[in-house]
Amino acid sequence: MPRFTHPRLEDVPLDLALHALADPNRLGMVARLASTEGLSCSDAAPCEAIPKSTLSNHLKLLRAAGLIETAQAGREMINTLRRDEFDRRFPGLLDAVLANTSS
Amino acid sequence: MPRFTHPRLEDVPLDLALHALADPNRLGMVARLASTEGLSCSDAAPCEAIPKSTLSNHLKLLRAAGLIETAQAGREMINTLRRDEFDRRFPGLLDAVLANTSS
DNA sequence: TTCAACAGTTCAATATTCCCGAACTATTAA
DNA sequence: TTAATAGTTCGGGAATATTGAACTGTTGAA
Repeated sequence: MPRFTHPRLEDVPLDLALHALADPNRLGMVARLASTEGLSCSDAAPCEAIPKSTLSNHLKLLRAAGLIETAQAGREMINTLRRDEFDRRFPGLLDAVLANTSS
Repeated sequence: MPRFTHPRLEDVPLDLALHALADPNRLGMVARLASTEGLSCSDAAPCEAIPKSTLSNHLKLLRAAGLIETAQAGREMINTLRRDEFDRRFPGLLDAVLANTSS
């Protein structure tokens, strides 16, 4: 069973966080997660077409950037945004990014 | 002589802008440019060690992301931040990023 | 005028990173 | 048990990034 490692936010450098957000698919996932309580990997996917290994890698990257945490629930993995922690680490950043996702 | 193309900001997608910022060297350059009127390429460099071809590529990428504009002045190229235009395109984004550069 | 030095770009080869199919692990339901 | 489901990991090809070398254009000096 996969046991995930979630970084402490103070160990996440800004450029890693920006890199995680600098991809349309990941950005779409973050936007989705921002408006829900928690989503399985496949439900977090931005579209049907994306292969699941790619999806898994995107989520791993979001985890490494401190943006999401993943918990196992049965055979699903539930992903949630680490909103408060991320906001404390990078004040205003996620708000600014999300506010610009629809343009 | 190099004649640069500067994109219209409305043609710059968010992920390209984030990608441009998601690199320590480029981020450092943007931060520098944010606190000056205009800098030659070599003066904009974040450190001595970076090769000039690499530097040139970083600046090209920043140009493509609508973050800077470059004008020839003698044998130098003067780079300036397209602050107002960028802010109009992505409100609050650059502020949020710059506010987090020193952590 | 040349000529040399300078600021930066472009090119091409190497190095790095990313993507995704295939194989695998773990969990649940039958 | 077995089959189906949900997702991870691995490995190789595709795409990007880095950088030395050669080049373009500009300036100042002889």
